[in-house]
Amino acid sequence: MTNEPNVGTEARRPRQDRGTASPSDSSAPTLRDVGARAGVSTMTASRALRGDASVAPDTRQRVLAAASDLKYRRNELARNLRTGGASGMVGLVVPNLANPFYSELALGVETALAQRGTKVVLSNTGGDARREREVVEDLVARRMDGIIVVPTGGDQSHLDPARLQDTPVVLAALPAHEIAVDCVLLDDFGGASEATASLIADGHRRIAFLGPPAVWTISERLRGFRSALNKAGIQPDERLIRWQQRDVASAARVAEQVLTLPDPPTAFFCANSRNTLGVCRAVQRLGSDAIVCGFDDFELADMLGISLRLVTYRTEVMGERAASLLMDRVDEVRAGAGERKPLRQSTIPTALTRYTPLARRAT
Amino acid sequence: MTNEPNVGTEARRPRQDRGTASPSDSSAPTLRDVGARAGVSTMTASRALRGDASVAPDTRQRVLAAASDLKYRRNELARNLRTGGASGMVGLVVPNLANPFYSELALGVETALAQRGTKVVLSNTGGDARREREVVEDLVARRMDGIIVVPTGGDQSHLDPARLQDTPVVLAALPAHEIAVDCVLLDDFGGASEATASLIADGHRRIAFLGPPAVWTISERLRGFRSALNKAGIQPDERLIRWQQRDVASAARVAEQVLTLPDPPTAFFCANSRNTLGVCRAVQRLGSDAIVCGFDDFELADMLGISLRLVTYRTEVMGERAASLLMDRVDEVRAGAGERKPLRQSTIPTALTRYTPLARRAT
DNA sequence: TTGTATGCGTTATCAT
DNA sequence: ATGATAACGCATACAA
Repeated sequence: MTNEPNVGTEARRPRQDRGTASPSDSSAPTLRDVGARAGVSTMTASRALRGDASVAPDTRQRVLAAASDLKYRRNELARNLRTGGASGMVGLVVPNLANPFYSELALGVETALAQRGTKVVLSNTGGDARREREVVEDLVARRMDGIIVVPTGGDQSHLDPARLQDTPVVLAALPAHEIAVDCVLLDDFGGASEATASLIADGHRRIAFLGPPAVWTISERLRGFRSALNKAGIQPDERLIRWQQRDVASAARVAEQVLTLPDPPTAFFCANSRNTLGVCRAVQRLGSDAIVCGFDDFELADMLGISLRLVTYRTEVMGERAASLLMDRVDEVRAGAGERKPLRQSTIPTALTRYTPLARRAT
Repeated sequence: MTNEPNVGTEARRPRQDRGTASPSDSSAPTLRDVGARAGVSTMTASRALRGDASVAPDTRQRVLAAASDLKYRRNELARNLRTGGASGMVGLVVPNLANPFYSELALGVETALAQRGTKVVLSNTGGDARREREVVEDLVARRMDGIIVVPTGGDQSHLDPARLQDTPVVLAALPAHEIAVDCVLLDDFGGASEATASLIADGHRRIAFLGPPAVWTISERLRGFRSALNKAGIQPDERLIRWQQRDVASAARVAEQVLTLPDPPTAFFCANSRNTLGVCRAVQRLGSDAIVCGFDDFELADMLGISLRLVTYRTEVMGERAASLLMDRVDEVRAGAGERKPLRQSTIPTALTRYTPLARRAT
């Protein structure tokens, strides 16, 4: 060996020989190692492992054996780099995974994407808008094929694909605000209006509305509530419309106030489950026979000892749909610079579910 | 330009010039594009964006401006390939994200890892052991820095790091079986025994045990139950020990059977929340005054209208701990081929929480 | 059928 | 302070 500048492929190879490397070697074996052990070139090893037809059967066998011996696994990250292709990963950004809404959404996304062999990279923002921005930046830097976001905060400009290297983005649960992205929404308006209509159909005329401070989804529910009343020619009593309750305790307090008015409501429509629970508590405490109706299902709804009708929906379906919309865009991008299909907005239907308490002290 | 074989760097460059590329160009800008636009080499661009000190201030400014103009983001995947470094991603494999136990665990993992800038790649197995194997293989191929698994099924051989290119693995909720991995467990034995002891302290002597078919965690709880009885010199009545109930309905049925025995128990210890709920239902239906105690917290435990004492714990802490154990191993591997620390097994403590129903029909 | 040369986007290294 | 070159692990294009 002379000191000439690098000439020839094997000569300049700085990597240690792995064909006979000790098993405790810490770095993973590469195609080159497999090829060396099988006595073929890196390319032949690559082809054999990919199942390329132009590899002699016995060669393939030797390569497969070598790969198996070395416990070789293709480095998909390197592969994706070379094929200029998709990373096979999608980012999912949610405010709080401990909330069943988001975890069920995540499950739906995972289920739909797993069928395509695409992985989900999870990010929890804790409802912090700044963190959401950072996280999305990071996901783009990691070359996600697309990103699904349940947005926090009003400004969505950081979610605009135009600013994100054209990474497709899909919004879930909230509509897009001044950015060109697809989104999946719940039928907040329809669900609320249907539920309210069912109360009206049962003869209720004085119906209270309790909810948390109005973000978009809540105001849609209030709009649905008003719409149903309006359609029935009922003038809502504004004193019965209360939307400052963030937790069960304050909802219960407000419900008790409302129930002790001179002319109390005969039914409640609650815009989220915390308000529903608060109202249930108040109704039980006061022994009221007001009917409780609310948005959002919750576990044990049949064990509260009180009749309940709830606007329910399948959150996983929302996740699946979001994944589907996203992958359509991903495929579109990968197909080339052709025309983009128009923006899509998908609405997940709701249903009205009635829960009846089980019999008590049956004798 | 002659037709000589490739000579020189710029001459062989097949890539289109991006310095003035149209903004609708679909592929992401690279360091070369940034360098070209700033009038410097790729390396200088790289150094400037990394914050390398050996870059002239005004050069840095030009590079930063160019990067900003092009909306450049470093390709972290390519970077990791070159630096031979960690992918900055960890796999998380759980049976069912819709189960709060797993989603809270996931939240804990995400929270702990986010602080290190490590991302979580999620996989849901649906409790399918075959899928678990596939998923883990895939995660290794995608070069996760480590993998956290809540294992399904008895055989864990596919989770052995020795078979996974030495990818560190941590088990959560279940102990390792014949594989060399760290794990995080819940104090099933301690929690159950403490809860049972509290019933005994209250004077209960006939205590029923209801649970689902015994996997490891459930048999630990049964063992804790028996241990507490034993310690108090109480001989358990085997007819009151029932562990075939997978759902609320069957648990309720069995609880009713037990309650209508000639000599019914005065208290129940339930090994999971479905059995707890079933027992609550039975107790309510029959108007029994038996005390209900159970393992696992659940929402609305304070709204069932029945006194409850539950073995509770913080699932996110388990996730955080799993992440911590895993990253210790990851750092260990990256530090070199030195000695490995001995295996660790971490136990998450439980607490006994009492829920009292709210007052009813207060006047 | 198999191998060689080259490049994906980045950085380590050595030159200048 | 900046640039040229090679390499990370893999795959495309072309040669043999």
